[in-house]
Amino acid sequence: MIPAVRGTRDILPGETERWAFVEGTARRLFEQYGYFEIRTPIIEREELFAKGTGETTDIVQKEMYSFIDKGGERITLRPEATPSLVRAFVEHALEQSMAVPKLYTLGPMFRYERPQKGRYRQFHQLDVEVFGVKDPSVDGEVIDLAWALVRALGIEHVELAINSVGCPECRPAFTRALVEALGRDVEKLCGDCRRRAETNPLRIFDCKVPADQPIIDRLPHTVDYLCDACRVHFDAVRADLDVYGIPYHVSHRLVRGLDYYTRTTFEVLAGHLGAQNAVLGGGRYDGLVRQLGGPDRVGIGFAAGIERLVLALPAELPVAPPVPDAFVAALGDQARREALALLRDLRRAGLNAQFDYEGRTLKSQMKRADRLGAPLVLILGEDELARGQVTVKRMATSTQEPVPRHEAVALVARERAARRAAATR
RNA sequence: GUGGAUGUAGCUCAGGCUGGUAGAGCGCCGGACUGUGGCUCCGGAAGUCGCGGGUUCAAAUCCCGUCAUCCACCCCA
Repeated sequence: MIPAVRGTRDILPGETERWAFVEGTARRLFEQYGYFEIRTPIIEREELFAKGTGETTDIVQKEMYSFIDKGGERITLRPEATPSLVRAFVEHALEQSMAVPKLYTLGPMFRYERPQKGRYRQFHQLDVEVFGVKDPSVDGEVIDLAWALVRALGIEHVELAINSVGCPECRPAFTRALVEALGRDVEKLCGDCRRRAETNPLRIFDCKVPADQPIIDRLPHTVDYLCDACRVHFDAVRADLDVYGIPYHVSHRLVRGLDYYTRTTFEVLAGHLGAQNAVLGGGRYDGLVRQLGGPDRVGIGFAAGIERLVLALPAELPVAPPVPDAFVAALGDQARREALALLRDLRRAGLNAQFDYEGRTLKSQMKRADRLGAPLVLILGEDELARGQVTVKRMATSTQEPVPRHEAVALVARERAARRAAATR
């Protein structure tokens, strides 16, 4: 046997129904909020992520699946969607053709990490981005959409954390204050933090090493160093969240691991997911479009992990595998031919009809019908054939009756309509 | 990349310490019911004991290596 590649997995029947529920719910919601679907390639030029996601991030430094193709091009399997959408936005001048460039996409992402529950090397994200809107009300809408998604999926025990990481105007002053406040304590921090103090001091807040915590707790907060514009923006976002009635808390340690974020950042965390408890995260990236060679346009968005959303789904969520409207059972070669014709007629009429290919005993055909959950079994044997009838057995009540062959399809259709009506009541 | 736990039938797991060549439940197939499911009873098929090497007369069991999964770190969705 040749097993699946480490960190990848098959999503099997029984699970795919939950995936379809998550994806379907998300699509409906995104479109309700005015987003349009876009699909971008899974492979991109390596430099898109080096410049976009950021050279100092762990993603770029050690987690990318990169290779050189036969033409000598440096190619990367996308580790996240945002840079690709920014590229597409710029490449196709989407701001010209769309009233408001509000885009969503979904699909596989790739990161070379040590696999764990809720963390795979090929994983899947739902992703939403809005371009060109500076007004803080779009931040509120995007966060509302994120929250609405989690709510629509019925996921419990979630919390929303938000923060503002400032902009190029106020970031330098904050970074200076941070390094100053750190002072000689830098020496006492873990290796990662000492490195971060040099490359990206903001990310020290991500540290979870217990010994570092007392020092980090004493550090200044981004929100206390925002410039006037960022301050006003953040206050407006918070006011909007109050209007929407979305509960949240400000986490001054929410700085996120991607370099491009400015101003608003947010995350949705779910309990009972173990260590990989971030189901959704995002924020504003006002310099990214320009950074990637586009016009000076702002942006904001979020990504949600489909695996994690599926994991966080309520256990009792009803999943409905496709159920046949009828099962056709045949006895003998003559009847078998007529059974195929009946199967054809049922299917031409748009009904879900199943059959036992191997022509086994009636008993085993009944058993199969039962396993498939068919409410009706249409039995065709020599007797029925001679009389131009089929025997219709209702599985739920174990009752059966002869029906003229030419009325069988209409009967199955009527029964299905009645079941549907009962189900929606 | 670091630390720990675990890999035995399709699934969930026993056996492993105290080596003697593999078991249960569920599922699957068949029979009791010569043309009728779900319950019951009876029978059957199915396993390179993750993989490779070593020790031994003999290894699922002991030793080494390796791969995978899970948990935590890390990172993030």
